[in-house]
Amino acid sequence: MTLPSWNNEISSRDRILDAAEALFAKRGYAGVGLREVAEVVGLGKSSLFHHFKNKPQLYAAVCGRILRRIEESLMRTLAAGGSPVERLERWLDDLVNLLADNPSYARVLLRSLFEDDDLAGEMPEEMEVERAIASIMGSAGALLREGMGSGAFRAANVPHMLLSLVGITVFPFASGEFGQEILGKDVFDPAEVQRRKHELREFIRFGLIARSEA
Amino acid sequence: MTLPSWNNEISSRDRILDAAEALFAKRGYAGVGLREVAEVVGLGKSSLFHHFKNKPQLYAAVCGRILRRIEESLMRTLAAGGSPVERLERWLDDLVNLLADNPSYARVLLRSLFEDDDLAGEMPEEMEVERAIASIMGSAGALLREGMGSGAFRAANVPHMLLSLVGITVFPFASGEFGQEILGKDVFDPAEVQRRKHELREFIRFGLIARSEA
DNA sequence: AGTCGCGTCGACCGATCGGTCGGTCCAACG
DNA sequence: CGTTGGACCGACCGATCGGTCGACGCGACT
Repeated sequence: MTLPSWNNEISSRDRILDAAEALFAKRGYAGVGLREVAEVVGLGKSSLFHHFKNKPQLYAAVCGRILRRIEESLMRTLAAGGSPVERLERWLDDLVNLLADNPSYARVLLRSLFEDDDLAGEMPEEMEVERAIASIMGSAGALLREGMGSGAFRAANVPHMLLSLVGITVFPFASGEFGQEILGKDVFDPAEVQRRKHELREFIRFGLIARSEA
Repeated sequence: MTLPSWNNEISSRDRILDAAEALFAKRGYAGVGLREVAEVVGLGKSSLFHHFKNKPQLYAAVCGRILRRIEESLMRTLAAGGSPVERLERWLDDLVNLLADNPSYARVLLRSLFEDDDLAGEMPEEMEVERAIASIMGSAGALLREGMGSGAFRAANVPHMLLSLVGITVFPFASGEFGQEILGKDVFDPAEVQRRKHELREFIRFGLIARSEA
C-alpha cells in the first residue's frame, strides 16, 4: 500500500477537499467549476476524477468531512458531563469555536441545507452526510428534552428550539459582508467571536425582554 | 404609452420576476439558467433581455422587489406605534407572516447574503438592494436602542442582537427539507407557522434557561 | 530486468452557459 | 395610409461546463 505514516505531505485528496471547501463556501455548488478547483490545488482537472468519481460526490465529501468534525467535537464535548445547562452552553461554545476557526464551515453548512433536490443517488458519501446530521440534531434534541424534564430549561417546543439554535449560532458566521457591515468589524475577528459567545449565552439565559421584578 | 390600468394581465416583466424568484430560491444564482427561466415564463430566452439587460440585473431586480416589500411592510407595521416591546413583537410577527406567505423569500434573502463578491458594477438596481437592507436594519437597530434606553429591553450588544434576530427568524423558513425533517411537518404549514410565531416570542421574552426564583 | 498500479496529464466530447443579432408582428399615432 | 416603437422570436456566437480517454512517469514488488 505504501502509506508510510511518517509522511509529512498532505495528500492530494485532502488538498482537493480544502480547495473545494473554500470555493463552495464562496460561490456555492453550481458556481464552482472543477477547473477552478484543480487550478487552486495545482493539479490537472482530470486528476480530480481520480480521487472523486464526480462533482456531486466531491461536494458530498466536503460536506461529510465538515459534519464529521462537528459531530466528533460535539460528542467529545457532551461526554464531559455536567448539568444540562452546562452541557448546552459548552455545546454552543464549542460550535462557535469550530465555526470561527473554520470560516468556510457555516456557509457550506447552510448552503448545503438549501440544496434540497439535487445530489441524487444513494451514494455512501451521501448517506454519511444524513447520518451525521441526524446524529448531531438527535443529541441536541435529547439534551433539550433532558433539561426540560429536569426543569433546568423552560418548557418549549423542542423542534422549533432546535431550529432557533441553529439559526442563532450558524447564521452569523455565514453572513459574510452583511455581518461585517452590521458589526463594523469582521465576524471572525477574535474579539468579535468572544463577544458573540457572550451575547449568545446571555440571549439563551435571559432572552431580550427585560425582567420585570414581579 | 398604452398602459391601461384596467388591464388584468400580469406584465411579462412581473411574470419573469416571479419565475426567476422561485428558481433562484431553489437552485441559487449560478444554478439557474436563463433558458429555464424563459421556459417557465413561456417566452423565448431572447425576450428576457428585452426586460432586463443581463443576468446580474435580473437577480438584483428579484432581490430588490423582495426587500422593498419587506421594507414597506415593516415601515407600515412600525408606524402603528406602541411600546418598544409591542413594536418589536409586531415587527417579528409581520416578518414571519411575510416569509411564511412567500416561501421563496427566506431562501433568496439568505442566498443573496452569501454572494459577497459577485454582482459587480454600481447599477441602480444594485444600489436599491443595499439601500433597502440598510433601511430595514437601521430601523430595527433604532428600535432596539430605544427599547434598551427605556429599560424595556435587556442591555445587550445591538449589532449582535440584530444578527441573532435575523438568524432566528429568517433561517427556519429557508431550511427546507432540513426544517421539515426536524419539525416532522412542512415549515410552511399554517399550524407550524403559528407555533413558530409563539415560540419565537417566548424565546425573546424568556430565553431558554428556566428562571430560578431568586 | 520486467511489470504492475497509482497518480497525473493533455486532448477531446457533447451540452449548456450568458449574450447578440436581425428580423417579425402588431397596436398606436400622424 | 405609412411609420414608429415595444414585445417577441430563432439562429447563432464564443466560452465554459462536467466528464471520458489513452498515455506517461515512476516507485514498489518479484
